Amino acid sequence: MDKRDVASILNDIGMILELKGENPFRARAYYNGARAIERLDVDLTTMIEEGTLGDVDGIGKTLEDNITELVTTGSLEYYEELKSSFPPTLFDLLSIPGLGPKRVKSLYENLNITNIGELEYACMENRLLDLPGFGQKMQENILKGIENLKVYRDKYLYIEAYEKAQAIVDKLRSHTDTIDVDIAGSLRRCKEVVSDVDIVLSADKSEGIMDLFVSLSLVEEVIARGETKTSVRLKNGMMVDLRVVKPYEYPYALNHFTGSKEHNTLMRHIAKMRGLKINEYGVFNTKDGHLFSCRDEKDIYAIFDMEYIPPELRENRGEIEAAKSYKLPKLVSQSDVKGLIHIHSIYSDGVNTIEELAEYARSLGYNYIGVSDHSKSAYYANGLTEEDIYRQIREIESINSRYDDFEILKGIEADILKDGSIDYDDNILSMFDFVIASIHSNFTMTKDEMTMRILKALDNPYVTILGHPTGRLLLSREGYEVDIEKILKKASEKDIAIEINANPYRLDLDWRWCKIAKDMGVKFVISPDAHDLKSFEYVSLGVNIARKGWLEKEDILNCSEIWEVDKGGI
DNA sequence: GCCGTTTTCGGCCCGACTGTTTTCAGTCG
Repeated sequence: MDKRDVASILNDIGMILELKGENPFRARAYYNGARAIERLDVDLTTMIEEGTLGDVDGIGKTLEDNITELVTTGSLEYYEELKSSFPPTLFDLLSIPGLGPKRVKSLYENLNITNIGELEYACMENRLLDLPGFGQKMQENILKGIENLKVYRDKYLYIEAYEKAQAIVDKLRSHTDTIDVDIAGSLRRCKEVVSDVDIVLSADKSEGIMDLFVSLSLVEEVIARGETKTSVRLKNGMMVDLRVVKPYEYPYALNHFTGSKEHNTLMRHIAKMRGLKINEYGVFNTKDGHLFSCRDEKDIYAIFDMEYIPPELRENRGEIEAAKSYKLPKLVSQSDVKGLIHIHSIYSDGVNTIEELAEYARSLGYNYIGVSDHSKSAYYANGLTEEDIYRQIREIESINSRYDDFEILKGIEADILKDGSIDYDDNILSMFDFVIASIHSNFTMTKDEMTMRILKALDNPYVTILGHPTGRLLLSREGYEVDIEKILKKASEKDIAIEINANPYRLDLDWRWCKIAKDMGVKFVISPDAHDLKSFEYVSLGVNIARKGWLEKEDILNCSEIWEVDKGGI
């Protein structure tokens, strides 16, 4: 049991305590304990052995005992006891926006609602109207929330699907009969959200491979099993299709099952015009059935006098035209990224010190990081006061003086306030190397109001980057209504970069806008929005999105060897 | 449940928003 598991259980305990209506500060003590554990940089087992756990701020006698029990025995009796006081499905209600512990408790105790299905039914029967604290509007919102959950069900974030798929591919690759194996489908195209996983594998015989596939520990049930195709549902609910093809068929199958459907349709059309036929088994001459032999996908596109189209671009958004005239972009890659911008430190809601962040980035080979904590209005995230900023800048300068091959940039993620102004005055803003302006409050404005608000923020001469431009959270929250086109145009005029926020839940700006923005002359930063060291990895997800959006390294500011952005202001 | 004392009990993070109320509770970030 590692730190993350422990923290997650402490959080659960806090939540159940709230549900039970216990002293809210007791619940908070567990939340605080979880945070304290997450930010520990020493091994938990070591701390327990040395008896130093109780010295940690926020961990008292009770939490120390509980954590010790968790780590040494793998479970906690108190937690199991708490969990058993409610039906397990009751916790699902908390994922509906507007429902917190208090309301869920009331629904359970007054209407005996124990799961989302029962809640939906109760709403239909108007049974929430008479409940204290509920009303018509609340009931409508709950129904809307349930509707959204249904839409999002059976959809998975790229990162979750990718990790599962990669684990499966690794296992399949280890089978002696496997010759080639790859992820295909929307996951290979790096879509931000996927509904299932396709894996293509080449082998001369499939039986042993299928046996291995259905016996993987990730697999919950086998939906269908055949010689060439087997479908399973994983324990997280995700469907995975495995297709086994003959080695010579592999490139065609990989190409076909990578899609997209629209890309394939156009390719088939082009083939037909040339008297050819393309499908998962090959590229054939329609007349005599002759198979064009291909070693890889590059060969397939070459048959049609096209350059190789990377999977990310296969969305029928002009890539086939561009490939015909050999004008595809030279897509940015992970190794082009030279520095990480938008990183939170312990000063606001990050868990690492500036020194730890810098050392880790340096060890990964980056040339610079841009520290950008939250601004003063972001109370929930411990936003920085002016005094904090002076202190932080002094610390950064002191650490920087020790490096000649690395730089820590002084930045801020400043809130765009309701009226479009930026959270600090010009004097403060002028001290930073870069200013990310982001919206974290007042999401429910009209589209016009929100657009005006952001446009005004972009007029601030100190702003250098617009952070997560739509505020969306994939599979959980729509972005705020905003006229993106106007925003991009203004950003282009004012030389303000647009963030591609690489957090797996954000991936915002959406890739569908990237090419449009690029054509307007907009520059980008790919940022991890990191709150800990682990999330530095997210930058690769941002690179995926940039690639999907046709971007090249020249379009991305943090692909420069050194940070060359003009300071804002005059 | 934790912490720090005015040392054994009282305070603990804030503000906006929404929908419920008729002065505020619950949720969210």
